[in-house]
Amino acid sequence: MEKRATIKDVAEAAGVGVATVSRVLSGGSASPRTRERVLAVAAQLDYRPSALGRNLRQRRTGGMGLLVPDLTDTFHAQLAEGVLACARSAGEPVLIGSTAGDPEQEAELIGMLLEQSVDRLIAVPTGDEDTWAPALRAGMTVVFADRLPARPSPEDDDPAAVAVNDLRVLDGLSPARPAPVRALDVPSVVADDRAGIRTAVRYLRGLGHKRIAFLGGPGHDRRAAAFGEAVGPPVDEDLVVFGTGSRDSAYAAASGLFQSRPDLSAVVAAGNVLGEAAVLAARELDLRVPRDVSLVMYDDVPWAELCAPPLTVIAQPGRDMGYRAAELVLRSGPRRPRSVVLPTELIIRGSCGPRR
Amino acid sequence: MEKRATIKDVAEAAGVGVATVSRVLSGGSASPRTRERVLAVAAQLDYRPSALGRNLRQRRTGGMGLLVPDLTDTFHAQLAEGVLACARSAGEPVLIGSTAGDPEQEAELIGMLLEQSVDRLIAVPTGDEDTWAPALRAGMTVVFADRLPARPSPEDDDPAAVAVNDLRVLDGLSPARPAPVRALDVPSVVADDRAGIRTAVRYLRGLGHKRIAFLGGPGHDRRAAAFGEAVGPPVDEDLVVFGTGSRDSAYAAASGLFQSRPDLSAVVAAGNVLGEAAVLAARELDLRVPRDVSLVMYDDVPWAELCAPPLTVIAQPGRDMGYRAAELVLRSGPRRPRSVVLPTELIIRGSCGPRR
DNA sequence: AATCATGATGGAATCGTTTCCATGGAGAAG
DNA sequence: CTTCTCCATGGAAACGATTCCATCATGATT
Repeated sequence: MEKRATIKDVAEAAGVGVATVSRVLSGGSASPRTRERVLAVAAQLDYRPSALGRNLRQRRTGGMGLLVPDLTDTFHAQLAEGVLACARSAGEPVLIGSTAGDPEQEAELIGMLLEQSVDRLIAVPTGDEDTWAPALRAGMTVVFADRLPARPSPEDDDPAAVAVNDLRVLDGLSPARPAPVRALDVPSVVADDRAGIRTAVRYLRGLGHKRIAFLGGPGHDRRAAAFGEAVGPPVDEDLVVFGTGSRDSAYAAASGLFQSRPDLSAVVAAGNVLGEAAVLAARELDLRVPRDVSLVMYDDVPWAELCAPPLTVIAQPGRDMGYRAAELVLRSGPRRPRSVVLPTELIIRGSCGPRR
Repeated sequence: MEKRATIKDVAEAAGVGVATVSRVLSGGSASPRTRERVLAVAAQLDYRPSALGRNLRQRRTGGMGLLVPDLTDTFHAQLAEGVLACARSAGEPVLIGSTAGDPEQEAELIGMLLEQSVDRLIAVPTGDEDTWAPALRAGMTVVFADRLPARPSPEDDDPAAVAVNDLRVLDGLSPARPAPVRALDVPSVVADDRAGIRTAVRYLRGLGHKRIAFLGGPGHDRRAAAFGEAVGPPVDEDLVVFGTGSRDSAYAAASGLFQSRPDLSAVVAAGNVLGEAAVLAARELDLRVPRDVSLVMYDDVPWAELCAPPLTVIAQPGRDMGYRAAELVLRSGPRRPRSVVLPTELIIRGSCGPRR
């Protein structure tokens, strides 16, 4: 275990000041002669600047944070791979956290990133805008991917709560009541959910399906809204069900849906975990796909093709989304685009058939 | 964007010295009276110690690194979830990197972690022992998961290379020739590959299969060896093929295997990506599973059950492996166990049948 | 030849924390 | 009453980089 050379060692060995070494290494101005000698000495000593000193001085940790609900959801894994690919090519480290779809854990992880002074963050958000307010207020550059945070629950505008806040302000110890931070102002990279869902619904309609169900999870509000829009009013609310994020709850939701509404003939699953659950639940209930029920799943994952039958999917470019999000968060210029919307594609395989 | 309170602010507001604040917050000795006041003030100022200062002072970044070949490999995603779960409950950050099965990228990521002064690392290694020497020599606490690095290629013991090294030592600028670092001394968490493979081979033998092939990827040497042992000599070398890690190469390897050896009747795939490739290749070649060819796949992944037919698998506890590895790397006591071997389980579904 | 502009250079401050060490006071033991 | 011990406490020195600023040399301009 050998200890690493510091900038001081390099400076001494090269007979120059530390400031000069720093300038040479970070591309500042220096005479060719000095530059050459410093570089030579640095190479000989195998000097690598410590991120620790730099971070402290600049009061920020380089790299970026990445928060996803669950890596075993293949789509999130694809997205993460995209982020990692971009970060790798930029030489930036990535701090990752998995929120398990729980706003509380998400808030904790945000706190941890704040403590680490990570000021760039890519997130597939789970909590609502209130969960994200601390991060934004702290000046983090946030990019949302795949989804946007929901609007906060109204209880926080409760007059009583305001009163409490005001009292604490008068106390002089608590920070002033924060200005509301709109997550809407945060750039994002999402798929064109409206078009994706609309295409899927039209496709199913074209096959003769009338009673189409929607199976969603946390964060799929946009897709649910798009679904409602696509099927058009009146929306049969019983045909729109949600799981809470775990595989178990997805299965329960799918199974409950099939049992409570035997009249449905097609299902749109808003994510691959939900699609998986739908296939399992249908099989358990002896519903055959696509004879008894047609299925369209969000996310094109490698195993969709291996399924029996191969699943018709709404593909969204997970890896690209991650890569683009990482690019956005790295080049956080002022003329940053508000949000990037990537196209989806309906890939027809074998899980949809005509209405029986 | 409000700036965070520092320890100095807390000290001033509480009327004590910074040393006292630090002690109170990190559990040192202090009078109850002072402790109470410091805690109260810290809470009121919403003070959170910056990891930056602490890291620099302690010359180490907290948390741990995690290096996996590919997150879209569901097994690695499970493993990563295990690591994240343990890290979360310990409140430690995780720096993640994906190596794409490329030793060079792995070496780069190790360098990046070194630069960040991350001194704890969990890795599903891709490169050989030489790739890992720098990390170990720098004093990193490394835990390997799922696999161990291969022995280095012999060219590095080339006398010429030694001579060059010696010259550089005489030069007085290069570090002394490093003592060889055996990856064998590094703790690890792996599945009981020998038992897993043996069970699978015996099962296939029991179904009457004689010509059993092995389909592996990078890092599957142990499994390949276990396979050779299980089928017993003489091993038909043509029945043992390897892909390079990507899905394309896995598909090519599987397809090539089926085409070059139409006489084989069963395949053991050493990982889920390879199993996926085997299913696709078989389908493309109109080989039916399990009628024409039986398949056992390493890794129990959620989609194995959705496959047509559902895949018989050698299950290994990916999430547990990650969790245990994280525990090991965090409690790096001297009486750390050398290595943890977790059991595998053969889960029989529908992808194996009697020899046709 | 004197003055000015330019650019290279190094010393020192700084970032926020932990930790070493000296100091002071209180209580115990003599 | 004295001395000794122990503990709480705060000042200051690290940690390793970046960056401000003053200095100095060189070459150009008047």
